[in-house]
Amino acid sequence: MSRKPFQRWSLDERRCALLEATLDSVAEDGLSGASARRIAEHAGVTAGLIRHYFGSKDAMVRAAYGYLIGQMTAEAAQSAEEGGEAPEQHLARFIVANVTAPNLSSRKVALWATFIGRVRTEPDYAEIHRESYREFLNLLETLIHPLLLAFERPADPVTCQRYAIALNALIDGLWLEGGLGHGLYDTVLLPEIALSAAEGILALPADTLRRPLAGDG
Amino acid sequence: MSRKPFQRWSLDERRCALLEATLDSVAEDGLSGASARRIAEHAGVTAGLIRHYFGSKDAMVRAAYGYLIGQMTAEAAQSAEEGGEAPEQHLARFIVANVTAPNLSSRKVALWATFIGRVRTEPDYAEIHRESYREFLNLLETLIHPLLLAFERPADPVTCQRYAIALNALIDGLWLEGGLGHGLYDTVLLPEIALSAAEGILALPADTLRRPLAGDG
DNA sequence: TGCCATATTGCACAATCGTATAGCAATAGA
DNA sequence: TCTATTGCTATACGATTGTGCAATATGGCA
Repeated sequence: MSRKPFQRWSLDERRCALLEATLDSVAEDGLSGASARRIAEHAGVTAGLIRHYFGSKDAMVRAAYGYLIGQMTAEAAQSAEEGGEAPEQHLARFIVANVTAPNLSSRKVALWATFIGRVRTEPDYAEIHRESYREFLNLLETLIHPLLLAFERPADPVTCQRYAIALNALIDGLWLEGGLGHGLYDTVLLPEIALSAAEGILALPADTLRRPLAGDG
Repeated sequence: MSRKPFQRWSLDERRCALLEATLDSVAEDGLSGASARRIAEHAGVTAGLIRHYFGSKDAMVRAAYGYLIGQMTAEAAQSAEEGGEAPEQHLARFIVANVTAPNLSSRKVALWATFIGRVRTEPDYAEIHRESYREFLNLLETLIHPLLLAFERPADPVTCQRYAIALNALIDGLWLEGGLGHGLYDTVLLPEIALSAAEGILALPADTLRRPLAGDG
């Protein structure tokens, strides 16, 4: 019997590799199928290493949820910064980014749903979720506010929050519909549907959000 | 040692009891924590009975997903039949019902999410989900079509489906937001937000959906 | 080059998993 | 009231679970 040869990685590299392996395993086999040994196999290490880096398997899975949410909110925040021109262009790009690859991904939707199922009864998951939700809502409000002002519309905080809640629901719902890919329609239609619906929700003139993106692809 | 006393129930009663126990267990402990013994304990029986009624634990959990979805679509369909008056009242009641208790329930959201996480990789779950989604979309289209006609608007199938997709996303998203209950706002606001957003998406005159429900709740 | 700190492996352990099976007991029908 | 059916319990089995611990080989540093 010969021992398995191995490399010593840096703390961050190994941690990330384990977290990615955890997400891969959860996305494929669910929380019930993602055993410590299977996750370790995904990461190319043995199960004992989990304890060394995260203390316990549950702690690693929790960390993986935080890792996933961190990636997703970072992507959302980044797509909100792009195209710093007119407010309508800003919001339009943000919306489209959320219903288009790579943000729209069946793997991410599956992971998100799997973890969301634990939010109700596990406080650690609830905390992570609540924070990310608040961040997304704030992001939307900061995009809506200048847009309302530009159209000389009331833009008090209550109004902005109401619009943000509705817009967030729309985006979440379309992201889910697209990611689940029931195959009832083509996901190429999603950006168009999302933008026209958002125009309606915000009571903006037709094509206000769609025009600035014309010819983008 | 004395054996546990027991009653012989009818096939349907025992099946439903086991399915409810499965959902209770999954909602509380997740798919990974819902073991055969724990589910049996919830149902007040011993684990061996699962094999007798469902063949295997996995088969029972799949049946529980179908059972849950069946309940939810039945409730949705029922709330669509109520108030058979003007088209706008019809749609308005349907929307409100979906963002109000008992349809809006944190337990149902948790269960839905947990199972949705398995749709991507398990064909049996995908089949159940796809069918229920198609049914919900059709339901929405049958509510939208007469409403568009009443306002002398184009109501071709493509237009109706686009509106249904957007409206479904909005309802799903608000249902999720409300059921997750992050406590950032009061869920009493949800019906108002849902109706005004729906008016916007469908490009209906303000208060078209809100007026017929004034004074209801 | 050689040594040392430690990242990593390998294994054992109790607990729990799903389920197959044998037999008890509750209930419907005679 | 007796009997036959079978719903249900009880138990055992092998596989798998998470994890604690000892041994080891690796890569940085003197």
